[in-house]
Amino acid sequence: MDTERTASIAGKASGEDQFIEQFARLLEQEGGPRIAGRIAALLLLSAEALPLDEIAERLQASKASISTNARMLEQWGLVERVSHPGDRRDYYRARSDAAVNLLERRLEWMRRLRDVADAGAGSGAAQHPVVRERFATLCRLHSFALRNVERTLRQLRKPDRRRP
Amino acid sequence: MDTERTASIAGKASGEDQFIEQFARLLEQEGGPRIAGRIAALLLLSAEALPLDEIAERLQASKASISTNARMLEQWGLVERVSHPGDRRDYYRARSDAAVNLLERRLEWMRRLRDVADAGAGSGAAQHPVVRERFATLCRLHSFALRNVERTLRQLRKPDRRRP
DNA sequence: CAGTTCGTTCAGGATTGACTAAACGGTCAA
DNA sequence: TTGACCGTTTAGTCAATCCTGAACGAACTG
Repeated sequence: MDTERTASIAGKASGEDQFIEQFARLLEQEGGPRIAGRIAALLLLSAEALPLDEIAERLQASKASISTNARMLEQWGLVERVSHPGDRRDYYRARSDAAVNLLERRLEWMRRLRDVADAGAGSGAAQHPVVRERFATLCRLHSFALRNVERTLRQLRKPDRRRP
Repeated sequence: MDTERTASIAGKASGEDQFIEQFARLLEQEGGPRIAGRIAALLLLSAEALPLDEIAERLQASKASISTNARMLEQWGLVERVSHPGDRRDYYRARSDAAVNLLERRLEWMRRLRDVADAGAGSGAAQHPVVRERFATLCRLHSFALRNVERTLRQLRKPDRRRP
């Protein structure tokens, strides 16, 4: 028994643990703490909502850390808090539109880059044609990509509206 | 004289300094150190290539830091090192395809997420239909977005092939 | 009311990472 | 060869931040 716990500590990792770790690294690169990524990954793997203390036990982390980071994930739109009748505990589960919101975060970054490039194009140094062309490319390229992905998102979002 | 230096120290910032700072924040969120973003921004603003010591003086940072981070930016494909005849110093300038490579970095992240999601879909927990559907969405959505942007990139890259 | 059982907040501990100053190596000139 | 000039490496400091344990508050139970 207790093979899961020891597996997560030792080098050998189950398929789930492997996914948790890889996903955590990805979200870490996105700017969040590593444990937030682990929570998100665990919830993505779980069909039912999980209570806070169970998450803490499974990930070998303190309840305080889980509480803080789960609420951060809630703000990121990856996770939602649900309550079971007859149970005082808080349950967390992955949002059905988690993938969309994850992608949306990337788009938000690109929008900011586009805006910054747009503002920078009006800067004094942009008198030189070389610089001006540089900023134009930066702006145009990201606008293109943004428009494309946003269009894709709208198309995929429509079928979800059938079951509100 | 010396209004630029004092401007960057005090609160009032010129248009250039404002762009440098905003762009640096963006690249910082991408995972790099803040100074790397500042270097990249400064080079984007400069029509000619800049020598290392000039960058250091302009950004009020040590040459060591500039050296390290400029080479990192070189690996990121945002910046290239050039040498002037009759001058021993190293010059840096923004690459003409910096915007593309910047976008390419975002795509690389999305590819890794897709792959991780793909691998996770084969995990044991994916037996539940809910989880399976979740991973399928994660994978499908990002594949869609990737394909779209990659197609756009190919279209925009073709004109560049004319001058190899 | 006393006693649980939750989640959250807060102060401290430890780790990570960025930046610098100084030493180093390599290249050119006198 | 000596000296000057550049870029890089390295050791060390400083700041940020993540995580935990403990205290706290709120809600329910006996």
